Amino acid sequence: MLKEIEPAVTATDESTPESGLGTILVVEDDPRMQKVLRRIFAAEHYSVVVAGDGQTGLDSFRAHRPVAVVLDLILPQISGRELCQSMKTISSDTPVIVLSAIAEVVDKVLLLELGADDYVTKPFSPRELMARVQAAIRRRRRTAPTTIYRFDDCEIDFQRMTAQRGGLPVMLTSHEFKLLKFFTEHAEQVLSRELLLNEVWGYNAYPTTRTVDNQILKLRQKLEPDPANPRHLLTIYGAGYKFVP
Amino acid sequence: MLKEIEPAVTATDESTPESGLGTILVVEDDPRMQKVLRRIFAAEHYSVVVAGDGQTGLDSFRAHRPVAVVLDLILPQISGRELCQSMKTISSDTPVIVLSAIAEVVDKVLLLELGADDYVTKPFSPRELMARVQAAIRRRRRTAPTTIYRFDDCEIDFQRMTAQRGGLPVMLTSHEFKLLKFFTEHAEQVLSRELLLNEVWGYNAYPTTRTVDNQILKLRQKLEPDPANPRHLLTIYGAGYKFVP
DNA sequence: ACGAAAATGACAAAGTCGTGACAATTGTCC
DNA sequence: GGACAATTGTCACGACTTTGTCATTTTCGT
Repeated sequence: MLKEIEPAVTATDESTPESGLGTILVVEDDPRMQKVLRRIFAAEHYSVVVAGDGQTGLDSFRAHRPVAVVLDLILPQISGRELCQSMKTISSDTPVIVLSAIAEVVDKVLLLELGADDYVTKPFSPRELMARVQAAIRRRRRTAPTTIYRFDDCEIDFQRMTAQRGGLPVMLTSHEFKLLKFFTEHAEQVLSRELLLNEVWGYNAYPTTRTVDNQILKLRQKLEPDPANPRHLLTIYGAGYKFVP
Repeated sequence: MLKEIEPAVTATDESTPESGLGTILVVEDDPRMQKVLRRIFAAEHYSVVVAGDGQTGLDSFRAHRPVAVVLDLILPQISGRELCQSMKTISSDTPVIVLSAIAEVVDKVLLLELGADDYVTKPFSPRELMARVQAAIRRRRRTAPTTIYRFDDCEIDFQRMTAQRGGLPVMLTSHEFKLLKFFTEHAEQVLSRELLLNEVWGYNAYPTTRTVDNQILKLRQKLEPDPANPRHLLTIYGAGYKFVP
């Protein structure tokens, strides 16, 4: 296992604009190849972080939490194999696509042992590499599906901004989603109105305290079996609210 | 980028019978080599179109939509590199196999920059070349099996930039295709206007603009059964848009 | 230079959220 | 237990924000 140096991150970040599609980590020592790879992914609107060696690669992996890793096995210092295993230990469901020269014998079993998800032999068409990477990302999304939050007979998908209660769709506004998300992330904790206003509404806004109550009301009406006697969005008299799944 | 002369096509077509397996475009200046290559592919029942220089090659590429291109990098007038890139711009997933003399240093990175899919060094065995070409074609089929995207009664072919709704052709502009493609690639996800402007338009900042809405409007008018009550291109109030197939 | 496509701006329409009033509930003190 | 104050629940209205849509201008490819 590699040394555990905390994110000092000296990776060649080079300001690929944050895109929302996520970051792809490229670990590759050849500068020209770096450039090629960066262009390929940047063209499809991914953010790209490039690391030239294994240690930086691992640091970048920690720091950026990429949606996928493209890894050249031939690396100086730390072997790509070691790096691959380390990354899989940290986050096993981040797909790793291995690059290998056509000359090298592609040992599929070895790749599997490393935990690699796919491989592409050089030379490859950018199109093919992109397709492989996207396929891997999609596959992972299917395997470890979105963050669906469940409680009682409710299902909330914060990513898709959809909600169901008893199988029937429930419409929630974006503010309601935000508030509910904050509650789910801080379940069982008593949250004051002031805190909620700061965290969910944003610090600059300072509406009347009735605002929070109103949103709570809406959420109860939409999600509680009996809105008058809430079982999940509880009032803590004199303190605030508490969410219990 | 090369001049965009429309299919005047002066390529040495020489009546290779149409075969059903598709056409292979050979770009090669040496007449003797032309003959050899033609024979190789004709023997395997491909149609063959030969071009002697870059410009004719590009014209032929447009006109014949080959299933693969065999390209000698050493070309008069237009460099093979330029040609390769141009073809990739037009149809990025048509495989290109590069021929190079054994004397030349095979620069894999360069090939990648060009977007080439594979290379074969001269002298080569016909068998090997054929294998490489067929492998590339197969790979493309696997990678991009069918680019036709279906939802509801719509069929979108992003490769050919054509669309149908209920069997009837629908005309979409290039921006509309781009936007729709982005939506299909990120179905079910809520995409903010800002993100869309960044990813589809390539803007950096977002001024107050109705641009996105306008394109959404157009797409709805062209693809939704009832544009006023969209079923696929949904508005998420306060957040953006979401595409559900 | 022409025509199609895209961006812009104005306005209307729709939806959301905050506000305040008032009722209901809870807690506290007697 | 009862009275009072403090806190919270609930509702409706209006202001504000966001979005739909159209007309117009600008851009861009040919």
